Amino acid sequence: MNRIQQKRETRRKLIEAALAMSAERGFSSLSLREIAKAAGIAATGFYRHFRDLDELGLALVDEVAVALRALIREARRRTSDKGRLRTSIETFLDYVRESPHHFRLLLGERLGGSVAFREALRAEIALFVAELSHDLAVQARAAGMKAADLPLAAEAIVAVVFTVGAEALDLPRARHAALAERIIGEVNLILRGVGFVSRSAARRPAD
Amino acid sequence: MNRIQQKRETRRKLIEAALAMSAERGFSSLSLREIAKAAGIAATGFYRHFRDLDELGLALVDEVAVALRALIREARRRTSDKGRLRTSIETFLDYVRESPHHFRLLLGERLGGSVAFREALRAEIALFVAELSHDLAVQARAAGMKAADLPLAAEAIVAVVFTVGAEALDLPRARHAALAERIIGEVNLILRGVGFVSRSAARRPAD
DNA sequence: TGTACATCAGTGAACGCGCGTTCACTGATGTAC
DNA sequence: TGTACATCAGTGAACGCGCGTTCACTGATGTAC
Repeated sequence: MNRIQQKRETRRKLIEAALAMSAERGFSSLSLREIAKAAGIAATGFYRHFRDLDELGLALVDEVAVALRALIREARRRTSDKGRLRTSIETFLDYVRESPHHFRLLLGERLGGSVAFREALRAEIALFVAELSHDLAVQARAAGMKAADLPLAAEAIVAVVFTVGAEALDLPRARHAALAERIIGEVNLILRGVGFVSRSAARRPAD
Repeated sequence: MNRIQQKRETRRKLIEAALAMSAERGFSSLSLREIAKAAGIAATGFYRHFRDLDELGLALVDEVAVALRALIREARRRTSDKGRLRTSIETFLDYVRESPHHFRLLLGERLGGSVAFREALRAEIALFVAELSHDLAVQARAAGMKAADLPLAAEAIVAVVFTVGAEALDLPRARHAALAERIIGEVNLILRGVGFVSRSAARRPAD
């Protein structure tokens, strides 16, 4: 293995270690020395990769940003007979399940970290909202609806999905399905509020 | 001043200092020594009030819990001609503005802190949701509506209010009014989704 | 291909510092008579 | 009311420890010829 690959791999280990540990206790409580130790190098080796902990922090945000964009693509790709909403939310919960470290960082440091940290994470979430808003607009146009409130709806949906989805982190897997139903129910409320008549609404007794 | 009052006052200073500092950088990054220093006592004096930092943390959560309950009462008391929704959201934003430390703790440590910390905060939020759900049910019954989804709606509303409200923390006051409008718009979407026809909906061009 | 030199990722000792915690203490407040 | 004693909130020295950072270093990998 050449030197460049080797270095890249060590950098990877630092990032993975920091991600795993910050999911446990929050990034701001980590020390350079323990991250280096967890990555299997001497503390001083850290400086070959990052100027300081803040720079590592931004690399973590970048990590999450890339994963989120991949998530959006993935949700688009998966077209199933269950309907877009259900599919998207299941994709999202898969992500939360498979990358709990990413998700915890995204949610936990949105308020906790430094200003740069917070801004970077907010920008990613805003991108998410914009994507969703666009998708809703496309669907609304196809259905011949007026839809002035779609950006609001998109923001509300992301708030709900993130907030309720966050509970998945502390819940056993067996209860994730019920969580997904709750999210779907709440997102449906919002969609109905903005004028969409959801398919799954047919299942509900009331209304 | 007698000894009991004096001790209570020092305890107060410790709590206020910890609250202010945890709003800046997150509770988990605070040290016992700096909190004691900020409260104006020697580090060792800390132990006269709390067994350790975790115990102080729980006292902070308690602080926030009391304030939240007062907030609910206050929102109930204020009945204005603007309508319940607008009044409640303005009351909430007043709280965020006036007690940013409380609110930041409530949101920031919901994922960041220890397990005990997280559970205590979640319990407070659940109380909030239950209260709101109850209020919605009363209103729905008065209007003769069926309303099976009210708990979902309450959860979604709290998610939106907290998530969007959190942005107020990093925004200048001049932009809080616009934020309030966004929250009101999103909450209205949810209410409309569950079957309420909101008064302020009349102002909207679409629909 | 072989040799001589350059690069640089990772090392380990050392530094001064703030940490949490212990301990015996001080002295103002509180209590008993 | 005055005196003698008890209480206990807050002190300051001391401890061992992990921190971030510096520095000169090692030795494997890479490059030039």
